[in-house]
Amino acid sequence: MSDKNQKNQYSNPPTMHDVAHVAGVSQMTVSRVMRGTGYVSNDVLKRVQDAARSIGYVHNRLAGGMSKYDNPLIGVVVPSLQNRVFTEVLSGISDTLNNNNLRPVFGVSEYSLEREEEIVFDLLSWRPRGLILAGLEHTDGLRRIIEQTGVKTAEIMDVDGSAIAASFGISQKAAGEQMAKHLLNKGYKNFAYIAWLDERAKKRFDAFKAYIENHGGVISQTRISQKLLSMKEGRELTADVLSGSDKPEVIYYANDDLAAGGLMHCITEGLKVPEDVALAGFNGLSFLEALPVQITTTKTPRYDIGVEAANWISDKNSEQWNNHIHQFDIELIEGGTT
Amino acid sequence: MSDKNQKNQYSNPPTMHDVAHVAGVSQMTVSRVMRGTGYVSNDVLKRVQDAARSIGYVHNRLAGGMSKYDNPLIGVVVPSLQNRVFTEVLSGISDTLNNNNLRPVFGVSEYSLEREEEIVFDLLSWRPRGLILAGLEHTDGLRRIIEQTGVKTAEIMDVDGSAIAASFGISQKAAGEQMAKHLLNKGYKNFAYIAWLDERAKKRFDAFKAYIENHGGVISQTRISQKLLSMKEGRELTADVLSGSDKPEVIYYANDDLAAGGLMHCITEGLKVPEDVALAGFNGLSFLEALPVQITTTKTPRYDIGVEAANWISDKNSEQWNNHIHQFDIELIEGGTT
DNA sequence: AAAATATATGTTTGCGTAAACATATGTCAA
DNA sequence: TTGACATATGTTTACGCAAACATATATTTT
Repeated sequence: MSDKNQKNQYSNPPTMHDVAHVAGVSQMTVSRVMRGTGYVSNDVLKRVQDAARSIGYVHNRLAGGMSKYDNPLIGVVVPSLQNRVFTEVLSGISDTLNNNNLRPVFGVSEYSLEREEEIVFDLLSWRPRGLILAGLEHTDGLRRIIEQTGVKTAEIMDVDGSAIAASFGISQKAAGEQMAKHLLNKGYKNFAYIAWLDERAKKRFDAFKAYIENHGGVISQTRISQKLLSMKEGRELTADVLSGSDKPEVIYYANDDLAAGGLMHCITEGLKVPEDVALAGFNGLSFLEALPVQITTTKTPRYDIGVEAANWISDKNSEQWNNHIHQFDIELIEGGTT
Repeated sequence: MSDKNQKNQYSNPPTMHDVAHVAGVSQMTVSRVMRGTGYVSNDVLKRVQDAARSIGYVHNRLAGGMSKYDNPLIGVVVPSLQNRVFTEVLSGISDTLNNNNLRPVFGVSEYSLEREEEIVFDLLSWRPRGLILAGLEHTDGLRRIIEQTGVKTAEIMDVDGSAIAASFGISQKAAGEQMAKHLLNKGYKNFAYIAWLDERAKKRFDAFKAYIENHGGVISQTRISQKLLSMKEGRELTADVLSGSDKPEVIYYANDDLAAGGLMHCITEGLKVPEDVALAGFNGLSFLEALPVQITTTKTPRYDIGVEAANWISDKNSEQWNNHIHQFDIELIEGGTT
């Protein structure tokens, strides 16, 4: 017996050959069983499954994945895991990919487009079937790589711009305008804006501001935080905005956490909302319902955006045409703060 | 020229051979450049990089990953993405893995141990270098698979129990006892408990209850929600607990969201905290600092737990001995609610 | 009963990379 | 000037699986 042929006897991480040997069938039959494709008799099916279990065999997708070009990984890159908006989208993505037997491989870009490019390049080395990115703004390098590799790419959150292939999100511009209109109708003229500078908040604010200023309003103060958008930050910035002499009648926040922080400031200081100052947020996060006063906000379908994007990526038949826009509806929720 | 040998001329997803051909070197040299290992002259380095870029080559790890057994994927399974505790741990994990050039592949178990087993089995088919799971409770099947495959596994959040290999977390028992002691010292005797039934909250509560009852206190009411732990839920359950005749002096919540909801109920109803009712939470989430009253809570180092677990997984030299416990310190933060 | 088809298994081969093993050439100390 | 060693590149091969292509045996149809 030559030394060369000895390796079939239970090599160390067990292979299909080992399973095949134990079950008394060929490696190909084991492959059929593992993937559940092709014809396999019940008898053999069971023998192979038992054999696999007995020697602790786990299917190795790296190996087979190489020959074909169809692998169940989906690259997903989000700016942050600290922002509930993204974790909710991620939930939708994760749930949906699971239903389609796909697996997300993750990256967090920390709101940096360069970092995003690096991560995507790295993710592509796993030959993912698809890619889900946040926003429509990317480096030229990233766009080029996606084009060259032809990987199916969904862009989420935002539809105001030109997508690589398909975008799933809301119109930030429409959201900004809608809120501007609402607040103007309420009779407010003097506005403040508190935000953290991310691309989507910026688009929203630009539309908000344009509408306000075109209709007789004025934005007398803006605060752009460099830190993360948190309730604490909102509370502090609100205190700051209200400490000056030119007090705004209403404060528009880039998200609900900031707005809730503002509300906490008002409650603590005994300020009446909306009489002394009105507040409006963005996102419609569910925790708002628990606050003493429901904050006026724009409700966005974050989970659904994740679901739809993941479904589109999962669907082998979905067309990869350019700039395929899935725009989701938003809803202005009028609470007691305006 | 035979048809067979024609494929070196730019096959459709480009390979290292294509790059090599363009750069005028061997495939092996391209491999060295892509991985940054071995000797490569500056001249060749640049030529290869340019060639790769020009034809849009992306390193294919599926191929090489097959032959060896060292691949930069780490399987990560958490119960939920909707709970900030897990997203913060995930942040720590994600940041740290990035620093070590590793990539997380994700799964969400929805708090189901069976689901967890399925996901892990699936993740293992990618031959990850390591695995990070939440909690110490797993199915027997999962334990067996992990043992058979020998995959390096870190368990996070909890250290009260027997780990497969290494656990990173806090002592839930100690946390429960510590809070019990604090509240008893404050003079409270009549307690209520509001929770969602997850394994770790249960351990905490068991220790809390035992201590209370051994020291003259009584837990007069408990509410176990079937839904997710949210502020809204906390507000409603608090209203419920306080609606009866036997009003507790203090309510212990399984997490800060529930406790904050309770505080919102009190603010809305004009109840004085802690005179009418005292409140205590768990986790020490940062948003508490923004509330009108700082809630008494136990601060847990969630991000750090993620960092340490990911570092241990990343470190090729870390020992895989059994039940290697990394217990993190907790800190009781006394706010104005007790 | 022959032909057609469905079912069940096996054999050969190639996927793209990296380990292992050459082979060069240059550089420096003895 | 001869080794010894560092530097730089190439050649061969194995990795574990699944596609493509055989066979072979049942079952159904004509």
